[in-house]
Amino acid sequence: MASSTDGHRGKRPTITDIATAAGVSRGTVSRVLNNERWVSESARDAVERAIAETGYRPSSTARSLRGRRSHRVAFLINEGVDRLFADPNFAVLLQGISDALRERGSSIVLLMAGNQAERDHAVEFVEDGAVDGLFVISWHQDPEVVARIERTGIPLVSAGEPPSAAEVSWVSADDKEGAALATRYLLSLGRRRIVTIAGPDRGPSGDQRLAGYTEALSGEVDPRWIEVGDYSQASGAEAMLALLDRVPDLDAVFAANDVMAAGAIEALRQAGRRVPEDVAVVGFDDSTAATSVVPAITTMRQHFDVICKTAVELLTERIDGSPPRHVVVPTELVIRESTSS
Amino acid sequence: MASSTDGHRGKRPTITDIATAAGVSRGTVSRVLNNERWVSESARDAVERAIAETGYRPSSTARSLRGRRSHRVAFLINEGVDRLFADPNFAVLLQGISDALRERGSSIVLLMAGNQAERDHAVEFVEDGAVDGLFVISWHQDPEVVARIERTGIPLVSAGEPPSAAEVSWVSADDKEGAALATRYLLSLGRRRIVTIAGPDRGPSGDQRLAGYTEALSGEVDPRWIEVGDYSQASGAEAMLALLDRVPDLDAVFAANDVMAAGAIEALRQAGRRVPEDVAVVGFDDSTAATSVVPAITTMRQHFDVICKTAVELLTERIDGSPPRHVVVPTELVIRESTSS
DNA sequence: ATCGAGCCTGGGATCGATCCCAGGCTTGCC
DNA sequence: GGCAAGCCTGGGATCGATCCCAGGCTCGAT
Repeated sequence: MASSTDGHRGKRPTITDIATAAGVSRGTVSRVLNNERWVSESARDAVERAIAETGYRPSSTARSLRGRRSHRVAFLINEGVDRLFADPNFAVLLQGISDALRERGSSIVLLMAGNQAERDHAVEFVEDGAVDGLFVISWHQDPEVVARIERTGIPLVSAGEPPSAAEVSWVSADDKEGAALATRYLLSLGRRRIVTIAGPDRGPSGDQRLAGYTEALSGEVDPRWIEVGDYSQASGAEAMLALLDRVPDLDAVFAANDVMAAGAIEALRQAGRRVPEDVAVVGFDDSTAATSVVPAITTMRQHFDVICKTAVELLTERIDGSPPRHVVVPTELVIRESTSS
Repeated sequence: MASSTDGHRGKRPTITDIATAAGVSRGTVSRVLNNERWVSESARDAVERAIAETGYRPSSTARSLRGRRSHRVAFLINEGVDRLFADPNFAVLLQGISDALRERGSSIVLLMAGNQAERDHAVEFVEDGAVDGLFVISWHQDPEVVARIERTGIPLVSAGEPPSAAEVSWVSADDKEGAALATRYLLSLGRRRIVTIAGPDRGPSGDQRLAGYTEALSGEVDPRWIEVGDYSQASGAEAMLALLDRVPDLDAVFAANDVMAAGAIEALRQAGRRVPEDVAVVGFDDSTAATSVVPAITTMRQHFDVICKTAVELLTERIDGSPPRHVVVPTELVIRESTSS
């Protein structure tokens, strides 16, 4: 009855308090808590009643100290939060990984590393053993931080192929094959002058998507058919205008993400080209941007649910001592109005 | 020299290892680590050398257990990550609070509470004593979770006035006075038919901003001058169209946030009204949306740096045992092109 | 009746830090 | 010389859980 005040004033109950209240030893309480064998019905009942009465919960800190596992995992964020949040894929990854981790009983610590002070703090945090492992999103990776973290020996898993040759596990969508599929699909529609709006030069997935596009066109691509964007809608529109200028008779565009595809559609409309009649457009990601535009964008879907589950599996493996490995998840063509009317 | 392999294979050094290496006792090492008095030069030197050689870092877990402080703070997120990230203020708050916390030596745990499974997990996490306190953003508050967390006795600070009469500390911009200032400024420009696009009914800051607007107009506002939006750009545009329809001769708009103001400007342009010549527009927040539009939007700046620092102070106080209190931070008028040419 | 195997329990040791007290050593002052 | 005060150090106790071993008990087989 005094529980509401107890919670505030008095101390939190410990395992010893429960043992006393239930008339058993700490060992027995621990066995009940962890669902181990060799506990009698009566002892289990008494312990469970004591737990219910006191509202006891084991201290996660004490557990971590004894068990050498913090049950915490960090999400390393390598740039200003504002820019990151603008990326629709980030929210999906964060949510998906959080869900998968919850089932495993771990929680997420946000580690910002957008400036030097943050980076130093992040590395110290990891060195202090505050987390069991961490996730990094490849397209924002900062090689310095990653190197410093690797040196601590704490496992790191990358979502997307890491730019460095680091010995880390990673999981990624099959960017190259996805881009090739998208391009081949445009070819199958009879389009022949297929230009592309590529991602920024350095990004690994950007390079892969460009490679897939080139491969599908048998490697013979006029460099004037390629324009580089930065994944933003404005850059997609700009790139489209440049391409229209250089290749007036183009009949299809493959954009390295949906947001740029949306920008391209906007530019095409302003230039008086109809989508899909005059120009077919394919994006990548199947993000919310793909369906919030008219016409809805045909795109390569990344199976983020699989990617997230895999990322968590890979990290769990490494925490348990397995060597790093990587997984490539196939993408899927989703046909919408921007390619077929 | 073997440090790279040591980090991986061998155990992490403990305070006892350092004590042995430096030829002193654990107590002395601890004193050096915590910069306490009564350590001789020579002892300090020896310890520091041993620390540098081994790369020793104290275990944060052991510290937490003994010190009864986790040095961790949670950020409670009461809805789908995707919707939250769309809010430009959220990124600013997260970044600002993270900066302020870093100086205090604490780190941020992300606690998603978008669905029931997440909510349960979040409450258990807090009950386990995994964090010293938490932040919640008022406009996304879920009373159930907040109540359950309050019951644990762990301090909670709200950014924005909480909807419930809960006994929590909070910090907020002065929404009411800010809105009144904005409206009075429009009056000072000679505008007389000033309509408003208000925030959603329930939100506390939305209500306050509407109240300030009404107050500045001496309380006599034709209900047809008020239209409610949901803080999105689309809703701003829609609301503007409705207002134009009902009040064709309006000459100014006060929108409860910048994003809706941007939507309003878009709608005004399409309706053939010039901004600011025909209609002056004022927003709220001074978010990135205010300057990424043409014309740039006159707005009420929220001093997020102050708000964030205050939020961290309030939480620190409560963790140290002080009673809850609240702070209201004044806003500032920022004049841009949407009201003066 | 004796023995062994399986069931159940208690409690000491442990994880890695901090707290704190006792005690040795200097120094200064009467 | 004696004594108090201040400086420095060591190490036992502690935080709250888990691990693990010893030991008691029950039951069935010989």
